[in-house]
Amino acid sequence: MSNAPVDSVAELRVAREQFVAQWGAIGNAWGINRTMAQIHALLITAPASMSTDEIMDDLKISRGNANGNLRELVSWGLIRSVLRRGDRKEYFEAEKDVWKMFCAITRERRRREVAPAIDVLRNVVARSGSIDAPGAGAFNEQVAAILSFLETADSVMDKVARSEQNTVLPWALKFLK
Amino acid sequence: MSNAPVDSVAELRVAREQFVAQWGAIGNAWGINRTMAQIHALLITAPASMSTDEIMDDLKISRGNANGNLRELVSWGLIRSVLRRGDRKEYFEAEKDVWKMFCAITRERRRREVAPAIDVLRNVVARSGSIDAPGAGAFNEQVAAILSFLETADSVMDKVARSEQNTVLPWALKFLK
DNA sequence: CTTATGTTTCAGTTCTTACTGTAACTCCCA
DNA sequence: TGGGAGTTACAGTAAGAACTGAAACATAAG
Repeated sequence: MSNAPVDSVAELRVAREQFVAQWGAIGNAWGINRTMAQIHALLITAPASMSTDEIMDDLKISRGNANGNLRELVSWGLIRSVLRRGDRKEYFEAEKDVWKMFCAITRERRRREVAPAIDVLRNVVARSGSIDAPGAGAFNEQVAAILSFLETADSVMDKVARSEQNTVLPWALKFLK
Repeated sequence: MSNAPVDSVAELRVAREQFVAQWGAIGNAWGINRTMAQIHALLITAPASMSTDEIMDDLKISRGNANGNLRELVSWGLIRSVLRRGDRKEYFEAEKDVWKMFCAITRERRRREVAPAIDVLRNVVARSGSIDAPGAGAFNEQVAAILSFLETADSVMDKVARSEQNTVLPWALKFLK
């Protein structure tokens, strides 16, 4: 290779590819499927909205895979589909505001993960509340304590997800000694 | 079956089994493996510390499975092993304080999930900061915004995990409009 | 109505992760 | 130093999640 001035455009492309790949790996560690995280990373850093075909091409994935994960991202509220006038194809763009991303994730995790857990615990507590056997009291109290914690966490998440601007975290930082 | 007064002891056992099974399912939805969540549920509601064999027997799982998940739970700080005098076997008991459980989980997730993500992003930002190509600025700013958010979240998690008592959540609830 | 273009579904496959059961290892005691 | 009790490691297997490719389906234009 030559010693000519490096090609900045290529450099940017590489940086972005690295970001997409590594974000996929991180998503994976977080329990989010790799492809979904990669599509998200791609769209977050895309200068313009992208079609399914462009995404398939960039990530070298199948149409079925791309389609499914795009729908999933839309259902999380992390991306939205947009139409370009005079074009029948569907294009996608990501929510780029980090705080809004965080709110969307918080909202969905609350709905999908916290709410069902609360349901289960309410059931268990209701069942065990009236049992009169050695240890029943302790069992009931323990489960009730977890339930009560989750209920509080649930409403904190609800409020955070509704809050308009990103003042919560910096402020929490100040408050916590 | 008869209409004789129900057996409260059996009722309690059933309630506990239900809790363990469903907690496993929830853990699963949260990306935690089913068995690990079940062992945790079992120990949280156990009246006394339990040995590996008792756990294997209760959950009908193999020794290898039990052993691995117990070690994992210990490494998360969610359970600890205790010795009974005059007994060579290892027994396990769970941290039952819900706030402490939460702190342990926060601490570990921070270490295992947030820290590596921050590393990756620092790398990307460093690489892309100096690129001079169309769109490089926007790319850099977008990634830097995510990084900055994660850094704030990271230090909030750190402080929460260190905080001694469960005043944070109720108080957050009050503050958030 | 027919064709072109774009989207969704799904059966089959591949890849990953969790689990079993056994064999190897460690440690304590006689 | 031999034996028994307990713990760990690991090779093989089972279960589950993600992905592919192609066919079926929808919709707009001609």
